[in-house]
Amino acid sequence: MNPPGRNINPHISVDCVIFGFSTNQLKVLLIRRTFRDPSGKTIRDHKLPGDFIDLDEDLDLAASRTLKELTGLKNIYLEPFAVFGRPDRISSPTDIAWLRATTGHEIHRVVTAAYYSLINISDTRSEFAIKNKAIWVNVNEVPELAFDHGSIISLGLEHLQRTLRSEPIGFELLPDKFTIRELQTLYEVILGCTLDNRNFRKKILKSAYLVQLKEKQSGVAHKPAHFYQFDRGIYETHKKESLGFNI
Amino acid sequence: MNPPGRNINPHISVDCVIFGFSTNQLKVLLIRRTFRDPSGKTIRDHKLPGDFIDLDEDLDLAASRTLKELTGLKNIYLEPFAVFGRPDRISSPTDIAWLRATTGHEIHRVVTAAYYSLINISDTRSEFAIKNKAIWVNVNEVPELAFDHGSIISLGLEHLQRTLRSEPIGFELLPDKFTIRELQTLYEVILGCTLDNRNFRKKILKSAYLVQLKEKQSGVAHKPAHFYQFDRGIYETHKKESLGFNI
DNA sequence: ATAGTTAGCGTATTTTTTACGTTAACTTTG
DNA sequence: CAAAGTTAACGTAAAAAATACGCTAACTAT
Repeated sequence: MNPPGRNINPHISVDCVIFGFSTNQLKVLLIRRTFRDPSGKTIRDHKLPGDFIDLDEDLDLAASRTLKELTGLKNIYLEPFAVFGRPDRISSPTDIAWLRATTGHEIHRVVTAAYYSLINISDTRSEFAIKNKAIWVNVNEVPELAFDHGSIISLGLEHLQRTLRSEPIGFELLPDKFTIRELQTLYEVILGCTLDNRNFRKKILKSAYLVQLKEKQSGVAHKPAHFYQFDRGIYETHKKESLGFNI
Repeated sequence: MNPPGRNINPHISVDCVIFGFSTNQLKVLLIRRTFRDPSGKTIRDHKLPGDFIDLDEDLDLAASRTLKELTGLKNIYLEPFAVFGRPDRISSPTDIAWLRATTGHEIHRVVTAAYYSLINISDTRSEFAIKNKAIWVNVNEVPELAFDHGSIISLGLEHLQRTLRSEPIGFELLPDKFTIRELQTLYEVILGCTLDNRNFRKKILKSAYLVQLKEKQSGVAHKPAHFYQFDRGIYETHKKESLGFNI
């Protein structure tokens, strides 16, 4: 992660809470951390994908670089949502030893800019991540993490919930073509509630930017649903007028 | 601002967008910056109140310290809303020279956590600020500022507008006792719109946390209005049930 | 053919928002 | 000291949005 040639700024980092959605679950991408601590014991735990920024590197760029290095994906919905700067956020001997091992510096204080991003797991390119040291974990089953990464995920989830209620970002987690039912399930899982199917449909279809395709589901044991696509162009032209939507 | 005894972390700072409300205007607190640049020319401009954090100082604490040093006020509504980390945010020769003069360091890269806070200008304690190098400026008449402080204010204002629509924070800008009309004007000025007086009253009074006092205005050339107070206790107990309010 | 399942449209009811009329209570003016 | 001016404060009707359901359509599996 920190090849010798890199000039990192060891005071500032970015951490990415990368959400994905599959098998009706909201998942978050974690990186396996394996190393031998000074006492010779092998530590196996997890952390968020993140990195120190380079000297003279923009924060947003550092976040998308991290995302790209990990998933191979570009042009992904990515947004800063918080800063974490408690002086004790780096305090466990394990974390300090790991920083020493990976950076060569003795680091005790890092302020991190937290980003969240939404990606479509089924995107073939995202298999990148799995080849690496990354795993998808259900947000409700996140294990103990390094640093304060558990709190970062919690806050990221709250942010996602708030944003999902007021802006059309759910599509980012789904394949390019999706059914209304899939979209509804996504809302239900993320918001942790159930929604009336008929009212959800009415509300979401009022938005002109959801365009119905000719294509339908096939091979399902019931009436096949139409596929829909999110049209960002229509959204951009309409959003000035309305203040978005509310679920 | 940086006495010799202080141990600052020269990579990270906090900047505060401090809003106040008076004479029907939304104002922001700016600090006069006066110094002689290397060529001997005297620079006079303005910046946001802000400071480098101390080594081992929490970001939130650094922000409230800055606020207290400047206004003498404690327990003020204070919230982080963004991070600014573009590598070129410190690039003008003037800014670099000023940092050299005030910190003794050669500083080219600082990531800053931006906070916004709402204070009641008429609070006598806030006269502190004026005695110092601080001035209140109408948000619509902010001059050219140091660093990227102009952008920080713009984003802070957007954040304030969004928050004002969904959470009861307007009171923070008013005296302890205020009339409904004063509150409505505050909403109108900050949101940049006009509101129907009768509907505003209905909506805002549905919230149980606005309590009417016996006391009325006096000396006004019209029917005197009741004073109201914001009851945080009632708000805290009610907010779990409702999702706040919307203007 | 029939049963099971989800898609997708519609309608009635309740709640919220919007628009605007009217009286009340004070000061200032002639 | 009455009349005019001003803003407070309550109310009501109409429009719009949210909610709660009923029902038919279109497919597969048995």
